[in-house]
Amino acid sequence: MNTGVKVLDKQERKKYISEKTLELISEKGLTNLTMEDVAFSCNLSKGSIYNYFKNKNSLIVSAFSALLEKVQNFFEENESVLSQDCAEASADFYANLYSEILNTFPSKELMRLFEILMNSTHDQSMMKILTQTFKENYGKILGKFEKLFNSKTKAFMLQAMFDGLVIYRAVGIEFSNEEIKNNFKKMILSFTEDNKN
Amino acid sequence: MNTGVKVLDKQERKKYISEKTLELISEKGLTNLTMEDVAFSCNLSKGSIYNYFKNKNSLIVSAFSALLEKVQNFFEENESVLSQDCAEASADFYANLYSEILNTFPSKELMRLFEILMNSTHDQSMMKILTQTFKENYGKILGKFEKLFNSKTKAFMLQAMFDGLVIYRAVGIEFSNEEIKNNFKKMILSFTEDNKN
Amino acid sequence: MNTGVKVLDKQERKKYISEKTLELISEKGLTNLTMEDVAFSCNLSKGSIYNYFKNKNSLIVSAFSALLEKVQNFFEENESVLSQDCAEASADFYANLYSEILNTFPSKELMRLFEILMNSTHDQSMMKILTQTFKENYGKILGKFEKLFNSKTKAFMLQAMFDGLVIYRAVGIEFSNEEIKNNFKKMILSFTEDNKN
Amino acid sequence: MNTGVKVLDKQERKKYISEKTLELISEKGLTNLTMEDVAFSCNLSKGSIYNYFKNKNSLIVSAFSALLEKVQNFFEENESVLSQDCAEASADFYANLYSEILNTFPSKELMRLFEILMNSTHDQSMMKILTQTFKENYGKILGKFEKLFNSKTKAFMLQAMFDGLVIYRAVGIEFSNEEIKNNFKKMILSFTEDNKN
DNA sequence: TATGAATGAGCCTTCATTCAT
DNA sequence: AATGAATGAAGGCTCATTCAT
Repeated sequence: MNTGVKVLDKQERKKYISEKTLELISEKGLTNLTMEDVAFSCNLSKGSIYNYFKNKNSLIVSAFSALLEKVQNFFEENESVLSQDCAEASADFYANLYSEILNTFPSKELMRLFEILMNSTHDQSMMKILTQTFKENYGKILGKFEKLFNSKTKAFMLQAMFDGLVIYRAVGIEFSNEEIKNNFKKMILSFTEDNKN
Repeated sequence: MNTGVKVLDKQERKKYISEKTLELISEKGLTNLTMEDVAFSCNLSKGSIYNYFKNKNSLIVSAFSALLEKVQNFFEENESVLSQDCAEASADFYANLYSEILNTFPSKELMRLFEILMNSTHDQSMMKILTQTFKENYGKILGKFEKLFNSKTKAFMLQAMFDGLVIYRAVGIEFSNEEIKNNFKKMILSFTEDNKN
Repeated sequence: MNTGVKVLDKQERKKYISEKTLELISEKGLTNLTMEDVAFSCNLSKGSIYNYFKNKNSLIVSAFSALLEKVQNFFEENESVLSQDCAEASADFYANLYSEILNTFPSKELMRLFEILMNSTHDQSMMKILTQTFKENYGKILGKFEKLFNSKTKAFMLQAMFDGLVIYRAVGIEFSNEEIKNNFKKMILSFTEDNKN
Repeated sequence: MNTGVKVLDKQERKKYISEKTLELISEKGLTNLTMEDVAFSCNLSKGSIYNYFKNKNSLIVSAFSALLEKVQNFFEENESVLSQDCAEASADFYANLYSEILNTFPSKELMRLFEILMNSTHDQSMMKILTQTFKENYGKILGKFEKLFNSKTKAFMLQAMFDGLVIYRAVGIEFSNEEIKNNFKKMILSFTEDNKN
């Protein structure tokens, strides 16, 4: 029995299904997502999905985690350069980063994250596990800003602005990236100023 | 036949049903809302709802509009005092206003607005009408900021931050209102600085 | 609104569905009974059944009650003659009655009663309501014997024998009615003897 | 190749699986029994069960046989003392035996026997083989009473009473063992009286 | 023989919508 | 306008059984 290998396989397939599910959610939304869709897009039968996930909810949770991981990676990859010590340079750097992400990361995908979160508001157990996962991952993303601003609240506010813009864009509101970038910088600077004192 | 009166009646009842629907959506979310729920909470039969709304979607659109109107009124009422001319005073005023609203307006309710929006992402025709309504109403709210900042983008960004925070709070993230208010002010000031030049 | 009439209608239809269900259970058994079967045999759509019964279980409970009522009526009708005061005559009377019932009442139908009971053994909530109903109805049937024998236990034992025979017969075991009747009488007499003392 | 041994092994494992299945049926009932349950409780994979049994039904038949055998052994063990020749002593002996069995043999287990039987009522082929097995085994048990009473019917009736009581008890009806025993004796005596003539 | 992933038919249940009254 | 019974499509989930390894 080579269970070591088999377990890995199973894990990989769960991941595969989760990612396919994510795509489907982006396409059709949570409510319209059916297990049949998932099965079909994975070239599996409906019953097979249930060999990997207990039910639809746990599949969604898994897809949600995969999405958050993706978002986090996206932030980290682009950020890996280095943290700056000069406030001006930092502001410049992050303003560029965020406007870049806002520009390139599929808005709809990030928006899904909130769609999933919101839809779960009415299901205690789902909500609990999703917000848990959400906080953990966003915590990591916010870490950098927390250090930069020396304030958790400010970090939240900046990220909230970013997320808000993501949603606006996802629902079809348009704005100039250049302006966004400049204002990001302005804001970051104003938030870092306190640190000097 | 006093049809004039009757037409009015019908409008009023549509309004009534929309508001009841809104309450229900706040309670149970969009997905769990059934026409039976609506009928019951309006003391009507299921079939009767269809005398007022063509189908579930148009009921939701109507509820969505009612919600937006409510939000707008809420902003306007609190704002009606007067617009300030001194930048410092304006920043103070709006920081107070927003943190007040963030604090008192039921987060979940405002969050619903986005839940509805997001859920509709996958339904072209719904999306079209909802974003239309959304833009119109938010346009009015943003008007003040646009004037203050002399920039549409800045106005959007401030509002986006506000909405992002609403969502964060709705999913259970907590932060101090005092800090939020101070940072709001800081940000508004940094955004208005340009105007001086 | 003539609700009085309508409510009656609804009650009658529930009854009708319950009875159709009973027939189906007799034909196909509990496990093989599908809501589709029920709907079809009632000339209704599947969804309509759910306008009358919350779920399959409550339909089964209703059918069970209907069956018990039927059994009870069967006993009572045949018994209505009068209760005898002479022991010999009583024994004669009841022996005749029981062998008659055993002979004419569809064994399979009575057996269903136990099939339903047994299948519910693993579902606490079902079990509770079914045994409750069962005890109430059998209590009425047993009442006569309790009086005759002046003993609850004896009444149970006689009825248990009857039910056991019903099951035996339902699973294909055959025996002579004449002998059964004679032995019934013998047994009843032996059970009543004590009372003389 | 020592196939002789292997065949024995296979037989033994079938027996083992049947017994485990029996336990599971007692726990969860027939309807809720899944092949997965069986496999798990045998420390086997689902597929492996099918190396021993053609399908679920034949597994159930096997478990049913195992149960009947168990019942029979139970009766025989307790009975092995010897058969009495004095009617009074016989009655005493059997009354004790039956009330003892009724008391100690897990009611639910015996009840399962009838549950299995009844559930099979709707499956011709199952029914045929199960009733066959049932008759054979009960035939052996009834043998003693047949001799004692000199009547097959009386034997059936006594056993039917016993089985009925088993079911009553399994569904939660309670009665005093002492009374049961006394009445058993009374009944046996009344049934043996004829033989004197 | 053992495994366990894959299958697919089947069932219960929900719910928006219609329509006769 | 109001009613509410009827509809039927759709979806989540289960499970006996098969089969490649």
